[in-house]
Amino acid sequence: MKISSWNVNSVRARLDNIKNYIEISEPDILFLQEIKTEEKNFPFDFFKDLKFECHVNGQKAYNGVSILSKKKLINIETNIVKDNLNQARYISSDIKFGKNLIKLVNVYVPNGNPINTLKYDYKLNWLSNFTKLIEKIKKNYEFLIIGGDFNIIPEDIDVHDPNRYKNDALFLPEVREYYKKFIQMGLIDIFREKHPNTIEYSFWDYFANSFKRNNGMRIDHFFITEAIRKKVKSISINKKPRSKIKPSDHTPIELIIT
DNA sequence: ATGGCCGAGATCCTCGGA
Repeated sequence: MKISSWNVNSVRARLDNIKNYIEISEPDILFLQEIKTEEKNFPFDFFKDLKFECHVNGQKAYNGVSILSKKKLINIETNIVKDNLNQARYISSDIKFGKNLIKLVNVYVPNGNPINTLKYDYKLNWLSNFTKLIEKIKKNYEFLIIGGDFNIIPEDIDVHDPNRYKNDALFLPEVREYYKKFIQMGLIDIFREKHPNTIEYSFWDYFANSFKRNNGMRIDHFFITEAIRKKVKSISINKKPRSKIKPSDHTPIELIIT
């Protein structure tokens, strides 16, 4: 089973690219972030034609997450992270996998820039509440997969110019502390574990030929539990979609479990 | 040290992104 996670930077502006990706890469489950639409305007029929059922936590213009699946999903939950702004950043579901039940969590963590503003406070607060929720979920689910845009650069190796980002909301120590908390909790950054020394990125901004110059960062992640780790066949970042016409600024990360 | 570039949504500009 292939599970992909992709911040698409508007689902409606990205239909051709998403369809092309689905046809070539053939994910069974696709986590989308930044769909930038309300559920009532989500292209359900477009994805139904591609054999996906869609579950959507949307809002107008900003944020928004959805799970697309070729397999039946149960127990869909949205916005269960305590969030004083009530933004659409969380959707989860359960799926039967053999004799196990896997919890799938799709997340879009706030960006938090610029620092020294309410946006940064919101990010820290949101991460704190999200971490508490994951601690609770982890007690009930041995098989847990958390994927999404975490807006956290884990280490120097994960960004093209660490010095330039040392005061950035994606790289400040108190933000990276939440990455470490996930690890301490027993969750595994499966990309980094399988590729301990590889420099690979999941995001390149639209400015200044960033993609061509490979000025990117690794901020999209899959965290998994030990029980899932034993089932992992591969984990990779697929750079292709970022090279297309009218791309998202992020590219998909792909997890295969057997 | 600064500004690049996109998308959405309501006006020909702002906000948000990272």
